[in-house]
Amino acid sequence: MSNSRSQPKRERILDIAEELFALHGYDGVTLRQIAKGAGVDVALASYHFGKKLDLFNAVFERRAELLNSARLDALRACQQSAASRGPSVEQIIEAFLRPLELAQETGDPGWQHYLALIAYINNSPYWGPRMMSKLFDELVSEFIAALRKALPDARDEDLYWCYHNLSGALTLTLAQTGRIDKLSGGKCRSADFEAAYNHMIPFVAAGFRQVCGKSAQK
Amino acid sequence: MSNSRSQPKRERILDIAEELFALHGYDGVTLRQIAKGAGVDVALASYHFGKKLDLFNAVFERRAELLNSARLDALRACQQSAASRGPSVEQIIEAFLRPLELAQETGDPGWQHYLALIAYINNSPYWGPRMMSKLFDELVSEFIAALRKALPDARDEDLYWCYHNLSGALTLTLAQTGRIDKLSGGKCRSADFEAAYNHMIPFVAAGFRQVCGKSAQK
DNA sequence: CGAAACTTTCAACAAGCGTTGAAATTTAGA
DNA sequence: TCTAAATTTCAACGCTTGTTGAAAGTTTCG
Repeated sequence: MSNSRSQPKRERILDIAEELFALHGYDGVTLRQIAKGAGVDVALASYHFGKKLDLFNAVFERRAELLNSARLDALRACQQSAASRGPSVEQIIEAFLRPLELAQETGDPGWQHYLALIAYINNSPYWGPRMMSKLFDELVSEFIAALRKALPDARDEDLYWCYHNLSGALTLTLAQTGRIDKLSGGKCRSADFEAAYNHMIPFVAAGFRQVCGKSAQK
Repeated sequence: MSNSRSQPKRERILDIAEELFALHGYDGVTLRQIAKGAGVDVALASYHFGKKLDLFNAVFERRAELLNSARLDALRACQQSAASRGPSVEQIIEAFLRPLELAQETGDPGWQHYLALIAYINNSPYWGPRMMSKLFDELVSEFIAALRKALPDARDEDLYWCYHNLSGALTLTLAQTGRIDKLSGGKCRSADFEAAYNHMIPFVAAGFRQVCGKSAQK
């Protein structure tokens, strides 16, 4: 039945699991660490979610729908405002990235952990193929379709490689490794998503135009 | 003492550890899996390398020096050929990426596993800060210095963010998740490093010029 | 209140973990 | 060939893992 004060513990398990999985990966976290972090008995995770893998999937799926619709809304919005000629490359990439920043602005630190988890999964040769497709392929295909319209001379192969570059840059940003902080001597901060996207959008847009622009030889 | 026929087993442990760590991460691999894969007793890994973490470090360090000098040689070579005006952005990025491809062409499949391991470590919020700096910071600083010379109007902050984008695109490529294969319906193949770099070089070079070119406002 | 449903804890399991000391085997050098 | 050193295996340890069945506690609702 719908329970009023029973949600917190279930939710706390998801929250702490999200944070630990993002930091240490699936195998680097034990159910006992999660239980201790949530202030809960070990068996409770099994009661709510089943096997460890089921908990992992539950964490992954919890915010996926909300994130997907936020990004899709952003795409629809910029398509609307651009009328029939369609949005520019910059506008499309903006719609692809900015919602990730809005998620951060809710003040819920869980979103940051969740995005780091996505980065972990997306970069993993084991988890990537198993988990990313089901929840994100449809969204990505829509964005690529929009980019194809904005770059009518592009070959499909070039378009996908360019998206791959975008996806990589984004993934490392979401991972929040702090590496850029150290390298730059503090001039750049991994946690500053806004600065990251402010640089990523013109960077990636220029790349798309260079590779997929009006110069289709061969 | 220098042993002729004792190296194989020690080396086989490193080889299989490299492959498994790259696929499943540090915590996703047990010493018993490694031993079984190498056809060797569990205790032998401890004898040669000490703790599990020491083995992980040994795998990480084995090819680092060779890789670093190959990339540094490539940078020196393009600096030489470009005389006093210095190499172009494209030439520098080419020197940064192509040696990774040469490593693949040796025919040793271990190199591919090694590069996937680098991708795992670089993208990990836990391992990245602990392991990447020591072996790769010096190399990266040299490349950024070369880029700074090729882009004299660039602000340092912009330069580092651009490098971050390059590093991300490269990392996802090295991770070999096969995601681009599926998305593109087979038009792109993760294993085709040459194609990946052929697209990444002009893409990234255009991004650098867009963000770090002659338009430094505020 | 009282019973049913849901939540949480307790206690324990079999299996697998990294690590180690000692024995067995192989190799190297006089 | 004989001996000492290096390599490899054997056997076991103490501990932690994911999972589970039953008990205890809490909430819901007639």
